[in-house]
Amino acid sequence: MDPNVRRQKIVEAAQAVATRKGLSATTVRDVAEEMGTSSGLIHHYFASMDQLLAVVFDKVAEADLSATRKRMEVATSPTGRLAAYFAAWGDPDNDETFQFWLDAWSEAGRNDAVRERSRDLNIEWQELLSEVIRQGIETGEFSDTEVDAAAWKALSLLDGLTLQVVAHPTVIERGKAVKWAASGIENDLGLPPGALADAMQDA
Amino acid sequence: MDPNVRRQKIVEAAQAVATRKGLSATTVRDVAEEMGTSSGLIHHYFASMDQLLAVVFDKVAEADLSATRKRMEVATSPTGRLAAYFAAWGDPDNDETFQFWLDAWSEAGRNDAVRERSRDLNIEWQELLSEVIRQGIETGEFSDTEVDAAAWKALSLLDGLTLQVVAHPTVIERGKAVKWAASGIENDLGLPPGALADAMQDA
DNA sequence: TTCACTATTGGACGTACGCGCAATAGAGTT
DNA sequence: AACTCTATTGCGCGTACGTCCAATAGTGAA
Repeated sequence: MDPNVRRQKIVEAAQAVATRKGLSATTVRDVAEEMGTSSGLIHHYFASMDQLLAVVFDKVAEADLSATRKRMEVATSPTGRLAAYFAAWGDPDNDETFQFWLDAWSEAGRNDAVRERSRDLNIEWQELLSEVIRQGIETGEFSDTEVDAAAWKALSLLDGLTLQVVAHPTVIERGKAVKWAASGIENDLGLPPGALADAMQDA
Repeated sequence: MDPNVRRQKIVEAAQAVATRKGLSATTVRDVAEEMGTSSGLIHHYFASMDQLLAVVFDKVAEADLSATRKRMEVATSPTGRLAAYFAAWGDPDNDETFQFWLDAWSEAGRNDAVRERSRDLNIEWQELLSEVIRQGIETGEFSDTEVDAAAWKALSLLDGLTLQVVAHPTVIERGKAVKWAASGIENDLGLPPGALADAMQDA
């Protein structure tokens, strides 16, 4: 098999296993079995298991981020882009990705590489939000507020609520979580209550 | 050594190790070395390692919750009690405890026992907050709002912001995180901006 | 057809894990 | 002083991990 394809297959197999068992519980033998090959093959392509898992985490996180970016691009107004950003969190399909984040945050405290990557990606998410807020202030859709604070608050509220939805299903209804998160930033940006929810409907 | 004391010593040793390495990375041999005893001893007191770790998690989580309850009791007004609740999150001494929570949320997705315990404790934190909010509405200090939503929003905002502080030091200043979280609930409860921060100073 | 090259195999190696168990030690009772 | 009971030891068992490596298969170039 073509080396590039094989490399990709290995990453995909590792991702599938990690989705089921968690990144830190994913083993070389698991990945080999998932592919139907021998375990030695993995080390022919990846120097270590840690490196493979790092690639997997990066791939999952980047995919999520770029998918959200794409969904935001089609919106025509800052409010619309903000709604697109929020919509990503309400989608049950993203629960698996969020589980990766829960694992990363847990691991970050003790693994330098994970911490740095996790931190950088979180900052990207916050900056994506900051950008939209800045645009909205410029167009006058949002009231003039401290951009950095508003972005971190919105992201953290989304993370905190989604955390409950994903880690403890049944404790908060998914719809409520998104609605509550939207109401928080509506307040900060001077949007009328429900404005974001309406914009999410349209998209 | 007295069996009850020994049991407690084991839990304490396990807690010390888990604080350093994480709950899921804590081994029987680690705990034995921490105590300066043999590894077989642990199994004389605990049927399984999982059971010991469950006790450790419970102990840490309960201690945190009851400490916060105590700190709230001395406050005389709902606003004061709310400030005491928030103060717990700003304390760097609690970072270790919060790391336990990060581990728990990560583990909850794949371990039924952890999920149930984690969920129940999170609900207790939310109810503690709901209670104070209800009191504040009764006294007229807070504006009449949806209690459940306000409490989940406040708790989630605190969790989300603290998550960044603990998992990614340097990305958000600790003081800002608490201030931002306070501003979020001030909005929901109709408190003047800075009211909670002032009340936290007084305590 | 022969030759080089590499993708791939399959198992060995050292390590670490949870757990169980026979042996020991030490304290309290008779 | 003899006995009982249990806290404690120390090691062995089976398993699983990441890693490594000699052997093999398969493919494209000469």
